[in-house]
Amino acid sequence: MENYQGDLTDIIRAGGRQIGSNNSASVSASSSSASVVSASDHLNNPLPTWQFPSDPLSFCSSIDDNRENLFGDPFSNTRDPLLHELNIPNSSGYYAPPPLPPADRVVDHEAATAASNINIGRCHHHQRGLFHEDELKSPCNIFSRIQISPSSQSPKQQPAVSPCESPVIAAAAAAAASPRGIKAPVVVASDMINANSTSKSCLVDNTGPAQISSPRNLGIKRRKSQAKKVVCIPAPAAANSRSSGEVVPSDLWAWRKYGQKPIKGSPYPRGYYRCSSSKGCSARKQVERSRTDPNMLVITYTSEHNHPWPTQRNALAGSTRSQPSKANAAAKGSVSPSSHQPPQNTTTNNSNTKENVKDSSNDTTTLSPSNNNFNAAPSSSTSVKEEIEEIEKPIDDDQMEGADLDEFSEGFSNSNEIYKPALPDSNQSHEDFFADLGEIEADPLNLLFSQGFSTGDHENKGTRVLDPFNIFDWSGDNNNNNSSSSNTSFGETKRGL
DNA sequence: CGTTTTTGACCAGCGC
DNA sequence: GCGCTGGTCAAAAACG
Repeated sequence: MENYQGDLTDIIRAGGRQIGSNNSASVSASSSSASVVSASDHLNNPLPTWQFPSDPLSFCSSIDDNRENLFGDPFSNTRDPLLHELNIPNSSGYYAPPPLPPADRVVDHEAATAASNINIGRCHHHQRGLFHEDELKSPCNIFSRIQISPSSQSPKQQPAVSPCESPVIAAAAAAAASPRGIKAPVVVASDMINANSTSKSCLVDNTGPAQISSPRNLGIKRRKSQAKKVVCIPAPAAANSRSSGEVVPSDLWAWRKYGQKPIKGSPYPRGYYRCSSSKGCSARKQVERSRTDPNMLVITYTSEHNHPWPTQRNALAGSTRSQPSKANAAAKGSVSPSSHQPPQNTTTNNSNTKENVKDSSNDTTTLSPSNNNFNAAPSSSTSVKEEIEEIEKPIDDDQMEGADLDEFSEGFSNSNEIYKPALPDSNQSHEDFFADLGEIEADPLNLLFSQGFSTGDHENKGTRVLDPFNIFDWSGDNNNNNSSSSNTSFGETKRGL
């Protein structure tokens, strides 16, 4: 059991590590190169920065406007942060148009793919953050891809297990998911997903009726109507993160683990999380490691959040546990995952860290507002699939692509900027990195907004704060930045809500 | 004190 | 109808 569990943080880290270190095969490879990208490069990045709406809510709303709430919840519109980042449609399956499409965004499929490919991170290869498929192929791209698989695809074809076949994807997902803020530009157009899904993309099967149907499904069935979103993120080796070892990607949302069960097909247990940001929130997510690729985490989101993004995270208290192992290592030292997130706001507390860590892992998918930040984690590529069981595909491919692309492109651009040159210090402990993330995560929103993503600013380079990626602090420097800000915000408040 | 994690048990759906 | 599997609940423990 222990092994199985991974901490979200781990995931995040994993992203980082993988990238940097080599953890997952796919990821790892890239990792070596990770350092390649220099911060300057990012800065240089021509890509326009994508900006987030001042209000997350509004942001969401805008998105939602187009679509109805399946759930009827006012907030249902609210996407998961991860999803936002990923550009993935709401769990409901509604696709929200990208908030701001910069002119630069890539609209074309290619672009989309590219976007999908985008690595937020760390692919060092890609100085700019945008990656091409080719790149994707390269291990580096882990973060780059997020795939969304519409339920449309035959789930059967893809075994649930495999959700993430390619670590790369997972990574991407992770990236997206992870650090809240970190946006993984990864979103991939459904098309792309489909195409790729087979091979590399994470296959998330969750769509498989079985899962949904399960247990007490009262809840579940209820959920069925809702859509499930599956995200593959590169899981860190887990190892370490928690005592249990699971890693959960953090996202803006605060998640509370309410259960864990071994899954028969897989050696890895599945963790059940529910949104703790608000009591009434029915949002849940399941985190498990891909059977095929232990390195990959498969996060399944069900239900949507009834509430706006948590301005603050809850979490203070209990969260720690999970961290201990990690926490110690990473968290305290650097602060946890927050670092990934936007440095500015980052005020996340250490406590946040915990959550962040976890969340990040879980959320992987969920990246929320922070996502916007593009903090996306470094994680390489994320693959997200949405499965909408009952709901028919809400999203138009076109929209998806466009939106996704937009975000991606933008995101990437941002991401690029954000990213500092990659974990420059691959050496540095990923832990630190994560720790930082933790802080950042805490305030993903703040960071996002506050930062303002001035991607373009080269100057910013110098100032990591500015860089969304700073959040991640690949280098670890971020911590400082974050730390400053970090304290401020969310950390304290457990729940904003 | 508040929150989370962990763990065991219960319940429900599905397949045989 | 039985067994298996999966999801959720609840109690205890731990952490900040």
